[in-house]
Amino acid sequence: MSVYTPAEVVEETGFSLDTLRYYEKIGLLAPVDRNAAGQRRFSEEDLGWLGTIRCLRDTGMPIAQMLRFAELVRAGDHTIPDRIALLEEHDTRVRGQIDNLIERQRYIHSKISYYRSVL
Amino acid sequence: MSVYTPAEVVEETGFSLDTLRYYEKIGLLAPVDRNAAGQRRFSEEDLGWLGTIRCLRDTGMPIAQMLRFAELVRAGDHTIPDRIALLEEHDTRVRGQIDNLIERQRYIHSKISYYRSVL
DNA sequence: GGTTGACCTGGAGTGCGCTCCAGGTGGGAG
DNA sequence: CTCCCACCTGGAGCGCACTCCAGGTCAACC
Repeated sequence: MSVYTPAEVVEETGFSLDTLRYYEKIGLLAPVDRNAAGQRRFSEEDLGWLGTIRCLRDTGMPIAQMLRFAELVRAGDHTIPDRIALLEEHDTRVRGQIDNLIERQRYIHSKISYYRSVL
Repeated sequence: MSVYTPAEVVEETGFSLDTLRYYEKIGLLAPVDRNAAGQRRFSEEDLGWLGTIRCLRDTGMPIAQMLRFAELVRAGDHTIPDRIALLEEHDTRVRGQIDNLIERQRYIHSKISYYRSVL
């Protein structure tokens, strides 16, 4: 099972090192393994979790809610129904965002058309 | 030509009164007409502009860029090509947002499916 | 064995976009 | 006439999500 240095994780996840430390500090990331010198060595599992974080983050989930999700994950398999509920609720919001963006985009297009017609 | 009280504009645009004052203060909204007592009386035109602001805001345009757009509008008709360029650039970003959300949504769906399969 | 550079910590600072507050004015309802 | 309520101003404060900093450790390469 391979491990990753902070620099590798920054490279692969796109999170800054400061952000990774911040996520660990607030508990969004479980305490990361350390080498003898106290430097972080991320596991494959950490990488997977960071991928999930990236997805939730980029779809606008607030950190507080990601924290609740993280706690559910740590609490064990009996929380899977709760996790499903949380993700479905989030999915609804994402759908709302998409619909809203598409709607607003129509307005932008009409505005552009109008400006074109005036030229 | 009808005018609108602050309360009416809050009602119609969904912006808070503080936000409207803030927008005027930073110049996103041109100085609003006042009655004898110094209270704001918004014009139909203000309402239209606020609708545009709402759309740009809700599609994630930063205030700084909306300000540039506002300046273009105030500068006169010769800036219409610039406005088109600005809106098209923004439209590209909106499309990017939509595509990204759809992509991330797939991940969320697969996660939900996985959790369902484990139950 | 000296220098470089990746990493460490705790804590302060930043940028955005509001939001709230204190203290005050003016006009309409009872 | 008095009360209340909507509105005014300048300026301070807030919540979020980082981001930066000072000062230090360790390992590795020349």
